[in-house]
Amino acid sequence: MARPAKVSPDRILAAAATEFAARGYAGARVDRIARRARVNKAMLYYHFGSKQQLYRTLLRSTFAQAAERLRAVGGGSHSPADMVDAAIATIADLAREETHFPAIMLREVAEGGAHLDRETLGALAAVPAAFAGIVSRGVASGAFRSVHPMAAYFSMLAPVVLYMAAAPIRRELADTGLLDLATLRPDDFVRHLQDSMRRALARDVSSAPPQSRLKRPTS
Amino acid sequence: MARPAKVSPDRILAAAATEFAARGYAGARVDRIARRARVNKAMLYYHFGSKQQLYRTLLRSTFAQAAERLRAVGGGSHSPADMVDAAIATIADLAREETHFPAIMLREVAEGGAHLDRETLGALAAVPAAFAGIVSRGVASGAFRSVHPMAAYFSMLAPVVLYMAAAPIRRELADTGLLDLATLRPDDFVRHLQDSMRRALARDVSSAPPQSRLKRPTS
DNA sequence: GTCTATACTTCGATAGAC
DNA sequence: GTCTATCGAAGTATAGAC
Repeated sequence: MARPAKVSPDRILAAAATEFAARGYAGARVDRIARRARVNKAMLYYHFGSKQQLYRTLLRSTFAQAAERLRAVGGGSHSPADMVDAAIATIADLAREETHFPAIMLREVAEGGAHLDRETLGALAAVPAAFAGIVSRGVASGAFRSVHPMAAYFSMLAPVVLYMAAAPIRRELADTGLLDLATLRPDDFVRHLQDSMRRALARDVSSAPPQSRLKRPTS
Repeated sequence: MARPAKVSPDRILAAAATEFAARGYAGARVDRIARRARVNKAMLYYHFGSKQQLYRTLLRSTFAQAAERLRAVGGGSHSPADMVDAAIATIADLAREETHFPAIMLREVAEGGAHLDRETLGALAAVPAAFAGIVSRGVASGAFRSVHPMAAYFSMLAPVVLYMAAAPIRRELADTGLLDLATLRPDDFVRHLQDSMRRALARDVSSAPPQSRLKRPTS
């Protein structure tokens, strides 16, 4: 949820995104969400019924958004390698716009989907499915070496999501002087990952085009 | 914490590892930890003082173990590429032995280190530091292309940890028929990642030795 | 749709006997 | 070191007026 929002349900969802991302399902407080959304707590229950339903609604929309963006990338007419570049940039962009996305994804994996119903699990499953489609076609067309699409999915998504989610702890570590990560800027990291994935997936070396301008980091 | 344990504090730590990994700091219940450790709750407080101190103790030992294993890998006399192979296998092995490690790592990143004191943060920082050392030397010696060591760290650790932590949700997705990930076995994934990292880091293609037998997945 | 007040429950932590 | 009993805080949720 980007920033403001006019209507109550939207403001509540935005506040919930911040709270659940920062504290997790169990650590999140309904009172804090209500206060941040500037609505009465009873209003929150009026619209969403329970903390759990609010959480599921948020996650469905978050996962659906990620899956939709990846499907859009896969629907284009670019080369498989360019699509993977674009997929990485897309996930990074999503993480920048919806800052709750990385932490929520990590938490839900760690949680084992404990709070999710079947429908929300389905929304989550659509994310790897969308990316796997891109890789499968690349393998089938001979553009990529023979890799398991799900292995490629984890190799791509995990670094982006973990790196983006680690922003707070990076600051913490920098402030206390324990480790300096300031020299690795987000855009540099995205480019590194794009280069690495290109090399990792290329069928053979000479066939790996140096790079495309298709979709590089934005901000 | 591997399996049983004779003494109370060890049993408590083992139980805490399971509980905190599965439910997170806020979701963990002191009563459940005590019951699982087969000790009285008062005993737990006698040994660890508070839920927070117990958590920090667990995390310090977990992170210290990971860092120590990576330092051991970096201390050998193998080629940088073989060391990276070994580092990946080492983290995967650690995740198999200490099954709480992946989830706890993901959760703490998402949490932004909220419950950690300076000492525990230092233990966490030692993990990337150990791996970065390996990569730095590889870059300096010309074995690797010029990459930011921290970028390589995230590209290596994140897939292993996220894949391993995702085991419960993979089962969930398979059971409900939403997504079949059964065809990607852990060992296959580790090998994929080793191959990918080798290709991603190699200075140029011809210089990338096909593979070493140094340390492949164990189990 | 909106708010106040509150019922009900759970949980971290401790007192105090042995 | 170990146990029972319990306190007090915090949290989800709802009743009921407007």
